[in-house]
Amino acid sequence: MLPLKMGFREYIEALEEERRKIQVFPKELPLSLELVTQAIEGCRQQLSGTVTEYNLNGQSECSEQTSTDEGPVFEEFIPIKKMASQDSVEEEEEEENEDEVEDEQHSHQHRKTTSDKRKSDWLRSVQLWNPNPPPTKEDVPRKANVVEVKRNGGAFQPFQREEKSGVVDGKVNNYASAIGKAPSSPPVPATSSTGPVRIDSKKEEKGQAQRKQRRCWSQELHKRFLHALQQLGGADSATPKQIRELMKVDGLTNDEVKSHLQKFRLHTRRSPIMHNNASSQAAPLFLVGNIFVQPPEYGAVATSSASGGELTTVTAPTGIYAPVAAHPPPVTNTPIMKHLHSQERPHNHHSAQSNSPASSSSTHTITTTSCAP
DNA sequence: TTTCTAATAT
DNA sequence: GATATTAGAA
Repeated sequence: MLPLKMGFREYIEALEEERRKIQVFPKELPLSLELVTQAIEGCRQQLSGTVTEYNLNGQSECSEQTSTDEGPVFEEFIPIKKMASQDSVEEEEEEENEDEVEDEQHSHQHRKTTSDKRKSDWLRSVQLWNPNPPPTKEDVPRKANVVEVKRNGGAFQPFQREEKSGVVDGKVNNYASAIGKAPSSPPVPATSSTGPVRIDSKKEEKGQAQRKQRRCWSQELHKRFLHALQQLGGADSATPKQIRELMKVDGLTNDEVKSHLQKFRLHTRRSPIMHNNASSQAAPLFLVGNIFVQPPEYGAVATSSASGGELTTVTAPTGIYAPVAAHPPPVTNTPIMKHLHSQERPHNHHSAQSNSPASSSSTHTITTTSCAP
């Protein structure tokens, strides 16, 4: 195991070389770094113990290498921003590069590319950035892992992640984490020396804090919303605050609810459901995915039990506010979704708006948007 | 370029 | 709390 004394120096150098490599990924290989460092130390001690003239390797010697037990220290100034970009151990170069980049950005400021560039830069810095909104379909499940790194700015606050709110009703553990944890934490003072900071400072300079990250109204979340809504007697009578309270979603803010409510009302207004006397002839059809479906329990939307009962909202996987179709087109799998989405116009049937959701279980059947179309 | 949606301002 | 505006994304 031990190298011959002859080879100690080479060995140490090799180790240092190794360490340099590892340093590039301090985050991924924290232990390796430490191990190698320790190994180097050990070798040096041995070497110095026997052969006293090993100074020559001076170069690396003390440079970045603190003294003995620096394992932890190292982590302190691990330049995260570097991490993914390039290898060089020299920080100066790094800095220069950055400056250059930024200059360039300045000069081309108005270009869209700027933001892109920055973003990509940022992405690179933070490595595992997940623009959480596009969770494909099963909205939340894995969001937990990433927990709005971005919004924290500092990027590192991974400690409290999920865990806590995990289960609100026993059924919704996923969104809870998505929603719950880092939801409305302030835009971060940019104190930390981690990657994002640089960008932040550039981006908004001293302006107002960066825009809050969009909350993704996952299906679950929207279900809760609807649930609360129905408990409160409908969108028109419910207030954001009440809704929020009923939703019991950790970290959900009034503003978010308010905004969502606004959108909701807008939609319901725009695509009023005709629940006239006449319409009783046929139950409305819900748009699910690409097809219209007739829910077994028509009008059940508002009937669910108040207490964490099952929500009978019909949701479309594709995530769209699916207005109840008065006259469903020939059921085909044509891309109606998109259209409905944007210009759903169920023939201006005088908005029978007086919907008293509470009683009539107004069929505002709305489906959740899964953030990522 | 337009549209949607969430955030923010009023 | 309601509504209007803004901003980011698709």
